[in-house]
Amino acid sequence: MTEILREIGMIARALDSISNIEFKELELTKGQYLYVVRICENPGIIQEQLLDLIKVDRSTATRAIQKLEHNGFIEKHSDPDNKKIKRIYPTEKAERVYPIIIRENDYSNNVALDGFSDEEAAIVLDYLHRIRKNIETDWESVKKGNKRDY
Amino acid sequence: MTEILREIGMIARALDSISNIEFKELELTKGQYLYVVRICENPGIIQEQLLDLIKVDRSTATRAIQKLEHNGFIEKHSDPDNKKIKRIYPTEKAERVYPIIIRENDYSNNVALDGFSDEEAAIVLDYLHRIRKNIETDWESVKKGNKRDY
DNA sequence: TGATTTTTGTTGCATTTACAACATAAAAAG
DNA sequence: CTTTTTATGTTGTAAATGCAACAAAAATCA
Repeated sequence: MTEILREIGMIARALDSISNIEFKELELTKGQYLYVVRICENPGIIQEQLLDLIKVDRSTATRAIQKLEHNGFIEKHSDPDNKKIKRIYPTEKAERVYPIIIRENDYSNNVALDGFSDEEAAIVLDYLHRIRKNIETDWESVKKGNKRDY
Repeated sequence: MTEILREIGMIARALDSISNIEFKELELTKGQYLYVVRICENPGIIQEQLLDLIKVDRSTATRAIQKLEHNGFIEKHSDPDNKKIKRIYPTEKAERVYPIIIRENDYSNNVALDGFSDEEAAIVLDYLHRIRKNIETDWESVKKGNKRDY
């Protein structure tokens, strides 16, 4: 009964594909919208926390952030108290595209939940949240090199 | 309220990341397990149907299938009645890895649904199926070049 | 304190991904 | 029956992705 994994994969790829196409006109290439929204909502966030919000490899995050900085969407500032970390802040350019991204995401959300009652929508959010919490433990472990037994 | 999109994205990326790491030892590189399972379950399927089961770009599917063929996991046969299509079949090698993939996916499924009652698990599957049906219409439309109004 | 482990971040390399543009066969329209 | 449209598949190019290996600062340990 691996059905839910397949459904989730199909939904995620379809939604991501749609967003990537629609955000081209914002000068955002593949996947970058993910970072922009999180940075706008968490100004001063560091890369390691950001990557955990998205579930992406550390090196992928490094390069996505480098590109966003190069294109003027974000700024990185060294923390005076901790030389190891770099805090990431949105620029005005990011703040301008943020509401557009949210509007698109909200629209997709409504399409996805078409035919759902408010109650059902609340339940599915709760369930997905629980699934995510369940799976992120394994993700962190496997990414660290641990093996799962099955 | 774009929460469900984010949860789905996180879950999908985490699960895919885990699977890709775990299937390296099967000589399957990134994403290939997706194709292998569908081809094993639908021998004779054509690329266009396959890509719709996965929600991936046509060119991506072409190259993934080329690689699977090159590595001996699948075979492509021209259809005698329709010169346009090529039917894809699993080889013995694919049949050998298939149960291993399923076992891993089942395990991840169980991890994901930890703490869910049977009833809740049934509900979440139903909801995800509905969400997928809702979103795939837009995906097909946007991929064809149509614009969404929002 | 000094040694060791963990956290955070970057780069080298190989690979996947996908938009565009194309090709050809089949189906539909006229 | 010819023309047009749709379905199916491939390649060129550019870009993202991620593992492995590394570096350095911070935190933990002994």
